[in-house]
Amino acid sequence: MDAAVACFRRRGFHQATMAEICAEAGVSAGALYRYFSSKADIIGAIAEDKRGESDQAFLRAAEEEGFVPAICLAARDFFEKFAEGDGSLIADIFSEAIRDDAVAEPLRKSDAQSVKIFMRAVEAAQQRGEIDANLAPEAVTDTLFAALEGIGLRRAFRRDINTEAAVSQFRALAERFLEPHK
Amino acid sequence: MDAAVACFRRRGFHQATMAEICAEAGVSAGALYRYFSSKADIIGAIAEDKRGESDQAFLRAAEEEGFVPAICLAARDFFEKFAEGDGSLIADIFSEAIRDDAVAEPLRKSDAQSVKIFMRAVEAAQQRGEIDANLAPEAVTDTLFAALEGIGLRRAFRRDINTEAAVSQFRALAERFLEPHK
DNA sequence: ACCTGAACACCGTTCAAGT
DNA sequence: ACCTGAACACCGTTCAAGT
Repeated sequence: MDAAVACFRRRGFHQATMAEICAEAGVSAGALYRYFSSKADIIGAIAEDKRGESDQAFLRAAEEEGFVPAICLAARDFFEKFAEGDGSLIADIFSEAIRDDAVAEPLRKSDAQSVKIFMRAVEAAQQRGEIDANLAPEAVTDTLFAALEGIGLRRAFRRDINTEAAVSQFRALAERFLEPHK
Repeated sequence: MDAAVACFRRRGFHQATMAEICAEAGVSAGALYRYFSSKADIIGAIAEDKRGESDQAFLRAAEEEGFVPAICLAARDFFEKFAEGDGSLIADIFSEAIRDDAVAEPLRKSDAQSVKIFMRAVEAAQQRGEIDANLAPEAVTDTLFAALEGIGLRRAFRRDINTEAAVSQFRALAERFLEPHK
C-alpha cells in the first residue's frame, strides 16, 4: 500500500500502472492480486486507511480550544494534502467510490465513523453555547464535511494552493453557519 | 458529443470505450480524432458545453424572487443531475480537470464566466440588503459553488438521491452564511 | 480534404507452472 | 500454500490506404 501511495502521488491513479506498483513494492503481479482484488480495491484500501487518521487530533482540539478553532485545524490539515498534490487522488477516490459500490462500501463505513466523532463534538459545543442549538448535529456535520471537500476540490481545480486563504474561507463559512441565533 | 454523453451516462467515463462512442455517433475512430484530440478532450468539451446552461435562468430568478430562492432553484437543478446518475460523471470531470491542465483550462474559463454572473447577482442582493454587505462578492460566490458541489458529491457518495433534502441542506447553509449581521 | 479501419502500444488481470 | 511472469483480453490512438 505504501508503494501504491508513492506511485499514485507521482503519477495519479489512472496513470500509475500495476507494473510500477509491483516494482515499487518488489512483488510480482500475481502476488499483488493475492492481497488486492483490483486496482480500485487498492485506492479503496488507501482511502479507508487515511480516514480517521486525524479524528483523534480533532477531538482533543475540540475540547481544549472550542469547536471552530478545532475544525479549522482539521481543515488546514486537509487543505495541505491538496496543496501537496493529493487533490487529484481525492477526486479519483470520489469518482471511483461513486461509480463502484465495492469501493464505496468500506469508505462509507469509515466516513460514518468520522461523522459520529464529529457529531459528538457538535453536541458538546451546542451545550457550551458555541453552536446554535437549533441545528441538527448530523446535518451540521454532513454540511461541514461537504463544504470542506467542496472548497478543497474547487481550489485544486483552480490551481490555487494558498492554504491559509482556504482555511479563512472555510472559517468564515463555518462561523456564520454555526453562530447561535436569538 | 451527444453520442459521448449517452455513452458516459450509460457506463461512466472510464468504462465507456471510444469504439462505443464511435458506433453511437456513426463515425470511425479516425474521424472522431479529427474533432477531438483525446477522450479527455471530449469530457472537457461536454463540461464546457453544460456550464452556463443554467446561468441565464438563475439571473432572471435572482431579479424576480430574491437571491436565496434563486440559488435554491439552481441548486435543485444541479442536484437533479446527480440523482439522474451524472454524479460520477461530475466527479470524473473534476478528477480529469485536476490532473490534466489541457482539460482544466477551458473549464476554468467557463467557470469564471459563471462566477462573474453570480457575483453581479450577489452585489445586487447586497444593495437590496438581502446579503451581508461585509462579505466579499467573489468569496461568497466561490464558497457557495464549493458548498453546492461538495453537497452533491457527498450525496452521490452516500447514494442519497433525495433531492429535496439536498436543497434544504443547501438552503440552510446559504441563509445563515449570507444573513446580514448588525 | 476527409474518412476508414486494421494495426500498434499499452495495461489490468489471470493462470499454468514453479518452489 | 504461495509466488512467478508470460500470456490474454481489451482499449485509446495512429496512420497507410482509400475516396
